[in-house]
Amino acid sequence: MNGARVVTRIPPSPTGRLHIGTARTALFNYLFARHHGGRIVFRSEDTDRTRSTPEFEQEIVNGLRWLGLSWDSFSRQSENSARYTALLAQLVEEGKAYVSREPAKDDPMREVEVVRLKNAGRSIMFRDEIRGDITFDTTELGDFVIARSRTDAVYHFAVVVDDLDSGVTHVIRGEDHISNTPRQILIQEALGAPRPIYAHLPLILDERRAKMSKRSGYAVAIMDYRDEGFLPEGLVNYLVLLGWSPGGEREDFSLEELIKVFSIEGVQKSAAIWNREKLLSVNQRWMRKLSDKDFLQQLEPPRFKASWPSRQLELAVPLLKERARTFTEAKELLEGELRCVAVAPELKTATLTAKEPSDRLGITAEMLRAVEAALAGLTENASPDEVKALIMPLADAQEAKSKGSRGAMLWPLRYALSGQERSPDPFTLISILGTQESVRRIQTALDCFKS
RNA sequence: GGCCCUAUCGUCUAAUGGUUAGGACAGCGCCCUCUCACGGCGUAAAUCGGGGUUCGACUCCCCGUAGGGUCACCA
Repeated sequence: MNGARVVTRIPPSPTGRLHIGTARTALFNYLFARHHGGRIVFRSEDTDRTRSTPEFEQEIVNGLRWLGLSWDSFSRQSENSARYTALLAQLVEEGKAYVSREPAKDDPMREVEVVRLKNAGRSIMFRDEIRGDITFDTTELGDFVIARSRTDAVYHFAVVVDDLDSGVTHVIRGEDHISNTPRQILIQEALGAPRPIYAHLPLILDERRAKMSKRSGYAVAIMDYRDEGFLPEGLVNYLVLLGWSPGGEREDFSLEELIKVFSIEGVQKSAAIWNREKLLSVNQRWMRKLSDKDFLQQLEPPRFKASWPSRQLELAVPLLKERARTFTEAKELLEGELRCVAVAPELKTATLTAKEPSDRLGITAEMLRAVEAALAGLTENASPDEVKALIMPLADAQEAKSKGSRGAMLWPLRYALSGQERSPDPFTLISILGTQESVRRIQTALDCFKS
């Protein structure tokens, strides 16, 4: 970048929760600056005193940090008003702006003093790094307001002053700011400030192609995704792919890797539509990269400790990695489909003999006894493969003998162990439950035939 | 409506004048298999329309059309 040091900014307004779009814009600013060894300034744009709150500011900071982002300086516009006031006065003195007495916008009976910038109405052209040259006719802007009073700067003015003071070189922001740019350039020129390089990011739309908002039906607050059990790595990875492409076919990137490969060249021009399914899929890939230990930690173990023997919870992790796309889904699995690992099931005889409805020749019980006998020779902590090596031959023998299928044996076995029509396979189940518990459950199933 | 931006499979995107237009998610089919899930293989699916420029357009230009953004003393 011409050898000059890059300075980008993350300027959220603390008037709401941390929005997906805000996070993505922050991410792009972060990646661009870090890629170029530059600085990032975080600026809380809290000039709207009535809507801004410390709580929102805190959530935004926490959320961005949770995603893994960082910055090199922090400031609040509310603490910089003396600077705006001074520059406002300077512009008025230089004749570039003037104080105007006029009826208040919200109450026409009251008269107020606002500061307006003198605007010659020239045509303004600026270069956008993503879209190329953009031209605006500024006459329709008129002498626009830059301060609500001599001391109360409006957003556009504060932004230009802060960008100037912190030496911002690159303004990377949402496409919705394109039309704000000419007015900010006009202020820059009045102030004699250098013009930063602009890059306007495409917007994120919902499936109705409208700007993402709460009414889109999707969560738009980053923290809601965290609470739902998404990984920051997954969110970052999905967010960066929405509107940016590395060029090749690789899709999974960590934050560190993104810093290396990120380039403004890869940023898309057109808006992207939010796709939760894809997010889920990307997130699952990151969940699978976790070690079993880390995975377990994300599950808030305290909640499961009581009903889940820790050994079995640990052994269930691979099953969770296979099925869950978020940690909320993982918990649902533990309470539903995988609950049988921790709690012995209640069995229905009809389901037990589902593959042999009339229990032809009374073989179901016979087969279960055969498995029970075989299990006696197995060590307590056998692996799924060992269990399979032991039992599969029995199932095959049964298949040949009764001209049924292996299911004739495997179905009742799996059901005896799980009590569910859908569950992990019986070998894995026996491996996790242990030989003793497995035998107990088989005996319980056998009892069904006594009555 | 004015102004501005945008336009490749349903979605995210690759291909920056020459490719059988590639990948991922979702879909569908097959395989694996007692079920579920995973996995493997395969399949369907796109260059918005019309004009140019060019030997040759997804790619460059113009016009339409469509979508989006923005028109505050909110940021």
